[in-house]
Amino acid sequence: MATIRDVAKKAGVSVTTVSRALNGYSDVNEKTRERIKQIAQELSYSPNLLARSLVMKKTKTIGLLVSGLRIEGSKDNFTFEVLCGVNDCAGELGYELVLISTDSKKQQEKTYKQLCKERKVEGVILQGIKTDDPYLDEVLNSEIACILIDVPMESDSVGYVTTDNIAGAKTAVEHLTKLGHRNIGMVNGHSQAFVSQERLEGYKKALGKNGIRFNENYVVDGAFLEETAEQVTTNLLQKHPEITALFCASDLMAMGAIRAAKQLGKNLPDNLSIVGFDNIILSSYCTPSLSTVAQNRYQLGVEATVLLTNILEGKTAEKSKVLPTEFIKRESTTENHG
Amino acid sequence: MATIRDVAKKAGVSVTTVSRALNGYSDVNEKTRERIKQIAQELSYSPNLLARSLVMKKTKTIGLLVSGLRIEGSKDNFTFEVLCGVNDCAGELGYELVLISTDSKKQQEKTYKQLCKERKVEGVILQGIKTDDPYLDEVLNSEIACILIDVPMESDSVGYVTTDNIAGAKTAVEHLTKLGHRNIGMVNGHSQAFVSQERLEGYKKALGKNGIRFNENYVVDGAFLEETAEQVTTNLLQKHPEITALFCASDLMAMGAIRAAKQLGKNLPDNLSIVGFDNIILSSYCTPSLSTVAQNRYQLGVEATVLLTNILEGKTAEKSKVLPTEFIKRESTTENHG
DNA sequence: TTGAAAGCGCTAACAT
DNA sequence: ATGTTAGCGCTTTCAA
Repeated sequence: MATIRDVAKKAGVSVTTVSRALNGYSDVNEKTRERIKQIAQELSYSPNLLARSLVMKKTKTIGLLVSGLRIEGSKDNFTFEVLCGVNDCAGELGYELVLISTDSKKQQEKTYKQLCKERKVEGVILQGIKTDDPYLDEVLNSEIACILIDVPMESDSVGYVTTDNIAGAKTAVEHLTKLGHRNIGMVNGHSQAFVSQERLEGYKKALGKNGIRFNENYVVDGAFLEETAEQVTTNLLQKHPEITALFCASDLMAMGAIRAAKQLGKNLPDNLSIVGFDNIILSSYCTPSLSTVAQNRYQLGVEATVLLTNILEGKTAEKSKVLPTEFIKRESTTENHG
Repeated sequence: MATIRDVAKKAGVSVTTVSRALNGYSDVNEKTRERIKQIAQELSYSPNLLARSLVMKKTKTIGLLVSGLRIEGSKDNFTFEVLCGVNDCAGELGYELVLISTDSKKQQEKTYKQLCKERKVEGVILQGIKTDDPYLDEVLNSEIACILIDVPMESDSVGYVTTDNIAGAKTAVEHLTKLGHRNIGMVNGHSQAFVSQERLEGYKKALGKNGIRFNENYVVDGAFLEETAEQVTTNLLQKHPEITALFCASDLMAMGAIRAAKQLGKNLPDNLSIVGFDNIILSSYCTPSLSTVAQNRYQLGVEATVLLTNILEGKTAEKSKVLPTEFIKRESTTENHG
């Protein structure tokens, strides 16, 4: 591989001049620049980014730190779609992307700082972290630029992007109240997830606004897992046969709820209306297809990248962004037939 | 950030000694080593991998080069699951992973070599490349270590992993013949894809083995797209109403085929049996659920990483691997009721 | 407009 | 067992 010295030698100039010529500095003769460019091309020279980064102390690299990158993520594609957004946007803004994945095991060995410093990322986008994760404190107390996905916390160097979960949940539940449902259960994720807290709040708000008393027995946690959701839904529906509609905090859990309801001999949607959250691909293919609250995961990745690079480049801009949701009506909801 | 010099100074030794101590060389006093380790910890020193790589000319980094990383990939999750496999395996083997994505636009600007050299990856796993992609020649003629996914080509520095598409397709079609089907159509991908060529071969073999003449009019290309598959399937079934079963080269296309058949008023699976390929998540959720040939995409990523690191570490091992498939019977296939 | 020299943080001969 | 020195490929003062 040709180095800057090879180019310099062949061009009969110093490496300094080559560096300046190739990096577009103005204080270099245009003729020299052209000659150098020509020669660089001939030698198919491309700069060693390692060396450059070492001296400039800039890597133009951001990390996508995923806590729990697992194949199970295929089902909702959250990580993948965020990744696509980050990747596209980073590429456009001239940043490299490195993927850093951790799990609780790895976290024992390496601190958040180490993970980031070692790989020389200038900033990091953090996905999949829970509110009780020890990393979270580290993140907030570190000077490393970071954008959190779905964890609304800020500091000097930390911002976040998330979806308007409260409004989304509220819309979903109000869709059900408009259909005449009064006994509306909720299958939530888990209390360590901010999105769960927010979706619960939206649920409560919608009830309140429609004069329905909140009944804590109507809310169960499905751990964001299909199987768990199936079990807890079965229990919920058995204990409370008066429930005519269900709001699930994720589509995947809604799949579990659908199975549970079918298993109990319920006719969907006539005996039970179900609304999900996410608009994952499955939701339009399952039977009945799922009414849901769509969130734009790709855009989440894009916005995270924009916010992060803003911080990195010292732009004084908002450090957080909340994306809107869109309600999508499909077959799984219908009027309350009592 | 503390450097090796800070540690050396505080420990009252030379940087060389620190380097040796921390990298586990034997020619260093155990007491000194312990003291240095202690101090490194105190200063929360972690080595600058950039500097190390620069001098060692080793980055311990592999690239996953994805041609066409797009959100549409969510539907089959191929890329994501391969990524998970690569990521897990690379982590285990002590390699960093950088994601490199290209598209035809980008390929105009940068050659394959440039892309790899610039990012200083030691080797690369290439996913999503077509047989008519100009990169392919570059790859084969370059000295960069590379594992191709689903493109069976080898050279000194190039190997591949793929699934046994021929056997998989053969099994799928024989499943249909066993059910009494004789007029079996095929919805293939496109001729630039190796997997398509192989799945077609498997289809032909199964027919031949069962004494069924190959009819080229029974084979159409659906471009691996759901919509295209729907269109071509509609045409195929209209022109050849005698067809009682369909083998689709991907589950996604099978989804399109299912829609086409339903649209034509066919009762599934009684009027038409459909087999897919891939075992994507959707295939177990759609109606009717899809009989299909499962391929292990995660394992594809794992094996690719193993093969690549073998090459990088100079191990003399096989440079290719073909993974088996598994046939999965679901609701979309049944006996030929003629 | 150009070049010489220093140095980014690290490893690796080659001493000692 | 430890230190000295050189150098990886690049950018950036400072001088000319």
